Amino acid sequence: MQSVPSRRHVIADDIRDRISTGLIKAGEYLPSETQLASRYAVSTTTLRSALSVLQGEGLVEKIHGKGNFVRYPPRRVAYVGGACTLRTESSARSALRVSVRTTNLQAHGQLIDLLGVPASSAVTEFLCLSHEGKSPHSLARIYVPRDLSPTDVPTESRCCKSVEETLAELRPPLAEVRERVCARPPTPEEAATLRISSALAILAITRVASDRTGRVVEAALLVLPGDRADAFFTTDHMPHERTSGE
Amino acid sequence: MQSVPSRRHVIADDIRDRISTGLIKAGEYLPSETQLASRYAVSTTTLRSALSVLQGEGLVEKIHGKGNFVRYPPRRVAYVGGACTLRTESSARSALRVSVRTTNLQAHGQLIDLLGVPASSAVTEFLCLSHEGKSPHSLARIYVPRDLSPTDVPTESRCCKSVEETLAELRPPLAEVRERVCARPPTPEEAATLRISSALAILAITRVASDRTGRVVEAALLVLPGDRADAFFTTDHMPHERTSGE
DNA sequence: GAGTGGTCTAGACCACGAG
DNA sequence: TCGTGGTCTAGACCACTCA
Repeated sequence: MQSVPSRRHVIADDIRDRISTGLIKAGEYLPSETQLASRYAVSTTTLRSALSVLQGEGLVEKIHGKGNFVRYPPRRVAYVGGACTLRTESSARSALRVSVRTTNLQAHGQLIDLLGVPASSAVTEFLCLSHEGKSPHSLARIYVPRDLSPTDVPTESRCCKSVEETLAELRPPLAEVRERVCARPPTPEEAATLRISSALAILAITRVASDRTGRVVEAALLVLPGDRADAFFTTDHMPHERTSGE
Repeated sequence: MQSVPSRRHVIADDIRDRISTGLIKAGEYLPSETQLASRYAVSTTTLRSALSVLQGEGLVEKIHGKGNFVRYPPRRVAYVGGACTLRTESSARSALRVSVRTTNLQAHGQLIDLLGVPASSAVTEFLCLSHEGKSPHSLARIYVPRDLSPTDVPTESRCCKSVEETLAELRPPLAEVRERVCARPPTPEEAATLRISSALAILAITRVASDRTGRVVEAALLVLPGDRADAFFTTDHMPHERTSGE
């Protein structure tokens, strides 16, 4: 496609090969950018631009002041539409660890529309940050009207489920879950929190769940780094023949 | 969040303001990068880095040899899960124009799994490229087993629907549509085709539709630029009370 | 303080688009 | 051919991490 392949892509390809062939192992730091630049005989600018390609692919994580870290093979997480839980693809490996910060606040801006509540009404925010090993993995902000919010949410747990399960147990049965999915670059705050480059795409899911009366019982803003998450949705066009399970 | 805001963000913010306040109008070219660099008293490198922020937001489209073009306000397109059609949010404005290239090929790689057909079996590919005005908008590759593929697909049409409708009329009624959604940077080919930077996130949707017998009648690989498309999914948890409409 | 990445400069040279 | 953006250089200086 490119008649004159740019040096940064040549270098990126080379480093990618070294990683995929195991010459550089996951969890290790690459040589410093200065060293790599001289090894490839390019300027630091060009070398950094090569690394940014790998960063955009999620292969490498930069940590300011420490180095360029080869990430563990992205364990993709499956977000299942409608189910309101994350599910790790290979639960055999180290589970995600989730920390939760609970905040009481008043509905404002976008929240008013999402939850369908009056402005300034009481809302509880659950800020969930999940980690995979030492690397931040994903971010969720879950909003629940105060009168529906549980009081004893654990602030830390080993697996995403337990937090969301706690929420699930305490809310009325859901009737409908609507999800809006978009791909965008992370905001600077999100990039800093998740320690990803602003070049890496994220999957932003806005989820609104309502009960049988049509009342919105939960709104969630999920931020899943694109290299580590897929979302799956199934639409059934045989409503009268569907089996009971799901 | 940043104690020392970087110049590129300051510049990006300023240009963004000029665009959003109408000081620079959609469809116009920005001054050349050299001019902008001297106006902001920064190096061309820094200025380009500022523009790349706006490019990542989809506000600006770079065209090599011509300039930096202020894109029309992204008209977001809604992809509705399960429906197998794109729907423009404001059909009042100029409709999307879709060109289709039909190719006969043999199933290979990923296609074999998606379609559930033997290797090298006959498959028809519909390569759909939609345009919004002069800018490429989105890309779809639709694969149909040869024996189900229609023969008279128009190669160009005014609206996405007509192509997909043609396909829809000729295939058996769908029973289930499964969709996998992920966010990733575009491949170099996709970036070139859609004339977007490789920094702009895309929404990649893999759709597999099967009929009542479980046979896969269509697989589609959709590439929707993140700044111009959202995907919506609705999950109904009241299977026995659902109304017939949708 | 030593070493790392982050930002930025002031250019050079190449590739593309249009006349 | 001219003006545009694309790539790259060889540094400088700042911010962060860790000992």
